Amino acid sequence: MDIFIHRSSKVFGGKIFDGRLIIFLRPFCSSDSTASTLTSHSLTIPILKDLISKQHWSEVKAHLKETDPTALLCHLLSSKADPEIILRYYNWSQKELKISHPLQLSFGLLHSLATTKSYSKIRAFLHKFVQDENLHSNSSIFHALSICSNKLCANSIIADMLVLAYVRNLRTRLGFEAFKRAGDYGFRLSMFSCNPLLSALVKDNAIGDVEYVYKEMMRRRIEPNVITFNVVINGLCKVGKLNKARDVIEDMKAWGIPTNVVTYNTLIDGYCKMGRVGKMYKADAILKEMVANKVFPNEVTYNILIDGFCKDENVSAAKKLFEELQRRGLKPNVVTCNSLINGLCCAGKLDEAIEFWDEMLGLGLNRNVVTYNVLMNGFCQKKMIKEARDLFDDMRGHGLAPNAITFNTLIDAYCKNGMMEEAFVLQSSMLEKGVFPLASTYNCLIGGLCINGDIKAARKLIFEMEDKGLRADHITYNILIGALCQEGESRKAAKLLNVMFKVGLSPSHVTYNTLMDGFCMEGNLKAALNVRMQMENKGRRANVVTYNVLIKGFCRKGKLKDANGLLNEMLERGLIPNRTTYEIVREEMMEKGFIPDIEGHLYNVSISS
DNA sequence: GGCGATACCG
Repeated sequence: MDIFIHRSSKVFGGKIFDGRLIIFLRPFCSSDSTASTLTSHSLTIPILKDLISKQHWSEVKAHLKETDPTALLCHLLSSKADPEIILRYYNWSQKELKISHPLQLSFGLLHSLATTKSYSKIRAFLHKFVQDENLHSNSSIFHALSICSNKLCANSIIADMLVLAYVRNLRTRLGFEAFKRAGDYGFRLSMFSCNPLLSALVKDNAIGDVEYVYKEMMRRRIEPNVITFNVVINGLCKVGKLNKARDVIEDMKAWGIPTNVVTYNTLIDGYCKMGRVGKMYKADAILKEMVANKVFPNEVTYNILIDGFCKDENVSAAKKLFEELQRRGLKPNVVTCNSLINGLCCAGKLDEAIEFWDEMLGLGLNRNVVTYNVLMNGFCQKKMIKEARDLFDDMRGHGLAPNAITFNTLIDAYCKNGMMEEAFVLQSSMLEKGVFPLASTYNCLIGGLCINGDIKAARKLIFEMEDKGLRADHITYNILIGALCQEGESRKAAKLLNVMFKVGLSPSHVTYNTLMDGFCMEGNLKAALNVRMQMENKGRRANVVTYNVLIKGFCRKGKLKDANGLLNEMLERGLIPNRTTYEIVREEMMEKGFIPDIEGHLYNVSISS
């Protein structure tokens, strides 16, 4: 890189001319001193380089009495000094002289480091650079980068490292913005920045941006690898776009990149977590597909399926898989056991859960915090608070520290069993145990107060949590909305929905369903249907609970034909009626002599559960 | 740089 310094001025800009960067300098205070400074510079530059390389900073400082530190940086850059020496000077002058050099020079330095392939130095530089509170905008950064050099290759490498630095420092939005700018400038990024960017966007649930980056990568011919595709598939699965996820697998084939076990595991998990008809059947189909493609299931595959069957209230299928896993020479791990113990607890089979808890050690597996949490929760579900507390007290002796979820589990149990005092005592003991209470911790307490009908105290607790810097979340609102509905104050509850929008919270299915239930209980079907419309306008499709709530509401009003229509509609939409649906139909329709069209289907539901 | 388990709301 060639840098021309316009004589007798301080830096205020730069320009590429004839492939060389010209830095314009602002005039010094007096033109006389300027002339002498520059003369002395040309004489002292070699001396200064030497002083810098030896880190004789006090002598460097003495020289800088007559010279502007930024002008010296310019000279070092234009004299093609060793990039290491320039970097050393740059860092020292920023730290000791509190100088903030112009962006162009910072990127000039990076370009000079690029010429010697000192990439780790560039990475480290950018890592610190993006942590700056007064970070420059991406628009000025890219402008500076582009005017420093027209070497596309070096610019691309620096831009790539910049994106990565943003992502590593959790500044995902800026990383995404830089990704877009890099495209505008024609800089070619690589999977080394794009994969972490995609991964961070998935974690932020910004799936629209994930799809954008993915499409752009294809358009810009940024070479992807199997991880690129796996991350995108995971993002799409998280928001239920399973068909799109399958399309990505087709893209992989087009790129000639083979799928691997993670690809299939991700997709299987996507199906397991999606509540549609025959989801486990579909998950199983993918398992067969992967084997047909010579990709063999590993422990994680089994863990995903075991958890899926447990959540599908089919623990016996989960247990069979547990046996199969071992038959295939694979070893269950702590996650496998945690899923099974949790599944057994949820199915009310506490005895079997405890049996399994004992067997774990025989398998050579150590329990972790989650193991404790799930069994504690199992005890709590059976109102065995004492046993849950014993487990809690037992943890430390086994070298395990309770986490926020451990506390939440026990606090919630206290709240639900009329032991508010114990709940508050436990909550206030959290900090001294080094665990920060979360919004969810307060949610447990708020729920407890609401059960006692003390909505006033609940609202007061919200102020307390916000004082501690914890924001009420959508669950907090769900609890309050539910409590108001219970008291026959659905109108007031509906107002909270608007409050949620105002504070930037997005109501969930539970929020809408709770409110609909409130209106249904008051016999206000019109208001309930209105809530459903609001919900679907927000892009949330009715789920099984929505239908259950509405069907029950219509039945109670004697509108059995309308209820029957809703039953048909839910099936058409691919939703699985559950045990609650069956109970509603039996109690509210069949006992009154009305046989719904989907009776046979419901019969299957009733015998399987 | 990618996949799996737990609590608070219907």
